[in-house]
Formats: sequence, structure tokens, C-alpha cells
Amino acid sequence: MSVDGGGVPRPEGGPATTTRHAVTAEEVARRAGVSQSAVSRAFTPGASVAAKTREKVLAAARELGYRPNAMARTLITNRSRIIGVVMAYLDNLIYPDVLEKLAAGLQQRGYQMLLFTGFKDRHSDPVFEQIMQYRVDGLLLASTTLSSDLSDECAAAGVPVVMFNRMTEHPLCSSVTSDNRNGGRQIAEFLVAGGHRRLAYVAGVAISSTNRDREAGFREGLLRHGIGKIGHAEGNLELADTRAAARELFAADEPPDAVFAGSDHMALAVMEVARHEFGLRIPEDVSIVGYDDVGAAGWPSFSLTSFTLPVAPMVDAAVELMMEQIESSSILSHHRVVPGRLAVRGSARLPRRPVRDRDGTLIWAPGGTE
Amino acid sequence: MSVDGGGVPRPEGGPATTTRHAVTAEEVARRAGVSQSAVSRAFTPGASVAAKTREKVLAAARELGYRPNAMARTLITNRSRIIGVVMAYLDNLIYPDVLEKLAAGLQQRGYQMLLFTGFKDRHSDPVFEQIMQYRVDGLLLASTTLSSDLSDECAAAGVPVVMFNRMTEHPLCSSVTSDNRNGGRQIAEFLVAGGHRRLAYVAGVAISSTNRDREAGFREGLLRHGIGKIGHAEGNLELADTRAAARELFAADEPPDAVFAGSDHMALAVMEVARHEFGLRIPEDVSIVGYDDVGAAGWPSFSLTSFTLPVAPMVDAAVELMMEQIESSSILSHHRVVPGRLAVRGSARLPRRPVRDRDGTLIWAPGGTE
DNA sequence: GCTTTTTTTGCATGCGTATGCAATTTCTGG
DNA sequence: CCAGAAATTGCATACGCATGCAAAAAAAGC
Repeated sequence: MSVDGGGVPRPEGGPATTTRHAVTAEEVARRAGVSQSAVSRAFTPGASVAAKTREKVLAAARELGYRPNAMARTLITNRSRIIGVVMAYLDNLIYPDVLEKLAAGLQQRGYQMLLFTGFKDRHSDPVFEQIMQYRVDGLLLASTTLSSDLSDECAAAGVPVVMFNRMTEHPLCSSVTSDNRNGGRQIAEFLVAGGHRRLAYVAGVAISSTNRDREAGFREGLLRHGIGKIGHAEGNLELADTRAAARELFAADEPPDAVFAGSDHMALAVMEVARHEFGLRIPEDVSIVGYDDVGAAGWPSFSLTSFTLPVAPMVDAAVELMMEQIESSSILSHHRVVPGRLAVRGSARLPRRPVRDRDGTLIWAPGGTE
Repeated sequence: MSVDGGGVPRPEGGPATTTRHAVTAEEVARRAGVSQSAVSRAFTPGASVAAKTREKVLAAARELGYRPNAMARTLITNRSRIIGVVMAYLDNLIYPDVLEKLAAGLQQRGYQMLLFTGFKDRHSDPVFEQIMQYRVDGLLLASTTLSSDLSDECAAAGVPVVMFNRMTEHPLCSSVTSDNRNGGRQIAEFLVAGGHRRLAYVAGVAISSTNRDREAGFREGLLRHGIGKIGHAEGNLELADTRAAARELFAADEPPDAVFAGSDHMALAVMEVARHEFGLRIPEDVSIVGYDDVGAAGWPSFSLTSFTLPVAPMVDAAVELMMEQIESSSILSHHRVVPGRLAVRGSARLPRRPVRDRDGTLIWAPGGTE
């Protein structure tokens, strides 16, 4: 036994039933007339192999259809090159975009993405248990909140956690967010400059930092102009809830003449209700502003003025942060805040004069560069 | 050395820098005073372990924060319990939904999802190489096509392939689709019954089976009523292309009075152009029908008549098919076609009388059950 | 040509778990 | 209380690969 004389594979011949036997480095080694180590080295960038040997190995590998077994590699290197991504739900229109860009970014660095989603209502703990079993090198959390003890467990296991579009006070989690507070404030400035005095806010998930900051910024901006009391309703990022919230606002004794919704998803729903249930004209009767600047915001039917969530730079930052932590193998929490800008369209009344933030930066100017 | 007297972990004490040392079954075994095999068995449902032993083991595991290493398990069992999911892009509004439901379905059966996406333009081969290294138990392909040789490779490696919302003639791939042909035909019937005679089709990706079948059904239905020539433009499932296609159609000498777009995504874009660029009223001047019945189709602004893509049953079928093939470990291609129905709304003129398909089934009736 | 340095190679081992097998314990029935 | 059956347990091994180390080969220097 042993010599590979007859070991040629038969590409044709087999029926449609599988052998379920993957080619191993050992087999490639035999065929190439080298040791298994040589095969391993041929597939390891920067390893000590003669060019000629590598050629032989790669040729043999090609003939046999060999692919290194990532699982076995993980076992030794203690690096799976898998990032766990948790997105409880994908309703928000930005998430598909985030997912695409994230996958591309990770892929480029040789990482794969294990996705956990679709458990909107259920608890996330069992999911978390699964994640940990697969020895992910890092965890990216978007559209979900992780209870504090879970973060501890991650830290204990040495798994870096990056929160996306969410912040947490937990000392062991990093985060990437847009400048929610600033966004809220700029929207306040813009609406006040447009002559609005009766304002309302439609909240997303109340406990999320994102919602909290957007609202805080909005109120802060309004307060600068002496507006302390505003309408408030909860949309919870849900279609049905948001519609109810809109009805509540518009049916009030003193309905708002401008509404800021904490996300475009909700802003669009508010618009629908305003137009089709209350017959309101936008922006003549009511101005509506959103946050995120999703694709649909730019459609003529909506032409929604919205603060841009800078998805691409945010994803870049998240990937970068993740890589840093994986490589340093020390968990240091960094919080990155990416700036956005107000995309002014037609759903909110345009001010007559340029609008500036409190620090003087230009938010918008008539006939300006957009 | 050896006895575990002092081997208790210190939950407090360490700084924020990680140990990167995961607890192993061996350590749990020592702590519980049993063998490593016992630990393994305690975590294997149906294995031969005394209840008392299992308790001891689980207790020790809890104290140490032990989690079985899925990678090591994969190495032995030759089953990763990971399904590779390939979605080149997530633009189509149904995909996030598919992803959520798919994740939930797989999770429920103890499978995880390795997602490959975000390579719209690039070639998928390198991606495929990655997938295979992770020894996925199955491959689900949506919004992408796999070249024939890749399918062969999968078959050779014993990896079942299920195509979602796509078909292929390849003998080793299964597929789940909606009844595209039937959908196209029913839309034809409906539009003709509504009095339309100048029709047009906006195509998705020309070579995809989905597009092919929808168009074929549409033409077939029209032909039954003597309509052989229709307008045609390519939207390629892209926003920009679709807008261009719509302009082309509406600017023609004999513009259509009814347009069927091969997906809602495109139908909405056509609507936008019709209304805001050509000032057309819908459905008075032109009827527009889509396919997929995405969420936005139901918004009052669009009220898009659309053929329903039955996402939930399709995902169920896909998961089921996948599990079957994994368990039987034989690759037999099955093709499952899931029926849908026409969701009639306001974007297309309503016929005066009930509409029936050629086989007599009711498509729609005035004042009917929807 | 021979020694020294550098590069390349193979050997052996271990990563963390599952599992067949034989040894041991517990249970059952008389 | 004991023999036999059944349940439980531990031992040893294998899964596929990476890597430290020493041996071998090649290259360089004189």
C-alpha cells in the first residue's frame, strides 16, 4: 500500500450520491510527494516553503480539489476568522445596507460573518449561547441590546464587542454611532428657522441610546429658542405603533406644525398618515423630518428631509475597531462618533435665511449647495 | 501538580485584558471528578450518562463558564451545523424578510447561518472558495447565480445546494420558487379584464429564471386575448435602470396604458417616474402592477397591485428541503413551486366583472374578499 | 573543495471533542 | 445474597491542520 499510482480522482463516473469525504492535506501531500507540513505551509502566506515545492503542492491540491479545513485550522490557531453579527430585526431600511457593507469589509480582511437575526420577540440568550460555541473572534451588535452580564461573559471569554448604532455604558464594549445629539439639534435649528413653533417628536425604542440622544439633541436645540414643551408619542420603530402615534399627535387639540421622527422608517409612516388620513399637505400644513436618510427618503413621493446616517464610514469604523481589538487581544472600549449632515428636501418648510448651528457651522443656506 | 484544589476561577480581579483561554471539557471533567468523555456525554442529547453525573458536570460547567467548542465537534462529527447563505445584494425589499425568517428557521433546527453578501459587482468565485473552507453543511443561494462548475464542486464535496427564488437546470441543485409563470398570467388576465390593450413589461435581470417565467406567463396570458406585441424595457432590478426604462416606455409614440414590472422594487420606481416626471395619474392614465407584494406596496401612497411572493412558505420549503438533503446525505434535486395570489389594490384599474384564470379559478371579483 | 550560514523540509505533537470498546457499577429477579 | 442483565464510565484514539524543533539541503564565503 501507499504509493499514489492509482489515486487519480474520477471526475466522471459517480452518481448523484455523495461521498461526503473531503480531501485532506495528507492526501495532497502524498500526491505531491511531500509531507503534510509542506502542504500546510504552501497554504500559509509567509511560511517557509521553496517556490518549487509550493507549486507542486498547489498543483496536487488543484487536481484533488483540496481546500484547507477552516475548522481544523481554528482549533489550532484559536482564531476562527468569524465575526458574529447580531441584528434582532432587519426592518429598518438601513440594516440591509449595513449588512452588505459589513460583509464586504470583513470579507476583504479575510473574515466571515455568522449572522443572528429573526428573533425580534424572543430573548437573545439562547442565541448568545450558540454564538459562543462557534468561537467567534468578535461580536458586532446592531439593533439589539445585550444585557450587561452577557457583555461580561464576552469579556471573560476574550471576545471583543462592538456595538453599532447603539451605545452602552458598559466598560468593555466599544461602539460606533452617528452624531445623534448633533443631528437632533440641527433639525431643531432648521425647523425653528422655518418658523415652526408647535413641534413634536416621534420616539423610537425609548430605552435605546440612539433614540435618547436624538431626542435630547432636538429638545436642546429647541430650548435655545425658548421652546420647552413639545408633543411626544412613541412609534417604537414599528409601523403600527408609529401610525397610532401620528394619529394621536394630529388629532390633538393643538396639533404640531412640524414633526421630527426618530427614524426615516417612522417618518415615512407619519407622512402617510398625515396625507392620507388627515388630508394634510406637506410641508404647507405640516413639516416632517426624519433621521437616517434611507433610499426611499429621496423618492419624489416623499422627498423627506432627513439627517444622514453615514453608513459607509460607520461600517468602516466598526470593522477597523473590531480588527484593532482582535489583534491587540486586549479589550479596550473605544467610542467612535461619526458626523452626519442634514439632507434638505421638500418635506419641511425651507427657512428664508441660512441656518447655523450654535457653534456657527452652516446647516443650510437658501439656494445652497444642495 | 494536577489536583484542582486551587483551580477556582476569579470572577473579579482581572483587568480589562483578556486571557483568551477558553475552558475545555477536560477542565470541567477534573472539577466534576469525572472523565472528559462524561463531559462530552453530558452535553450530547441522548447519550449514555447517569442523571447524577450529568448534574455534576453541568454544575461544574456553569461554574467555569464552559461551552462546548463547535469547531472541535465539527472536526469529529463532520457536521458543522452551518448553512452558507449567499445573497449578492439585499436591495430587493424581500430579502431582509427572507433573511430573518431563514435565520429563525435554521436556528430552530440548531443550524447557524454564514452570510455572504455585498459583492454585487465582483465575481462570486473567491467567495465560494471561502464558503467551502468552512465546511458548510448546505448552501442556500438567493439573488445570485452559481456557475455550473461550482455546482459540480458542491456536489463533489457532498454539499447540498438549494436555490431560492431562482431555478436552474443543473441536475444537482434543488430550488424553491413562487409560481412566477402563473403570477404573470394572472396579471395579464387582470389587466386585460380591466380594459387595457397597450401593455408593457419592465424586465428584471434578463437571464434569471424568475424574470423569464414572469414575463413568459404574462405574454402567454396576453396572447390568449390576442395581444401579441407589448412594450418592453429592462430595469435590471436597479433603480437607475428602471427609471430609464420607464422614461423610455412613457415617452414612446404609443405609450402603454398598463405596465407590469417584474418586481415591486421596479414597479415603485416606475410609479414615481409616471407621476412625477410625466404627470400621469394612476390608475386613470396608466395602471401599474408589480410582483412580490413588499411592505411598501401596501402604503397608501402607492397602493400597488401586486402578485404576492409567499415568503414564509417559501422559506419553510427551503429549510425543509435543505434538512432533508443533509440528513439523507444524497443529493437529489427537488423543485418546489409555492403558489401566490394577486393582491389587488388601487394602482391598476379594476375590472367590472370577476376575473378568472384559464382553468376557471377566480383571480378577483368586484367587491370581493379583498 | 570545504566550512559556515541560510533556507527548506519532515517529524512529532497538540488543539478540543466524540465515540467504539472494554471495564466497572448498578439494577433486577430469584 | 448472588448471578445475570442493563446501565454507566473511562480509556484510547481519531478528526485535519499548524508549528517548534532538529535534520537535511542549498547557498554563500573563502
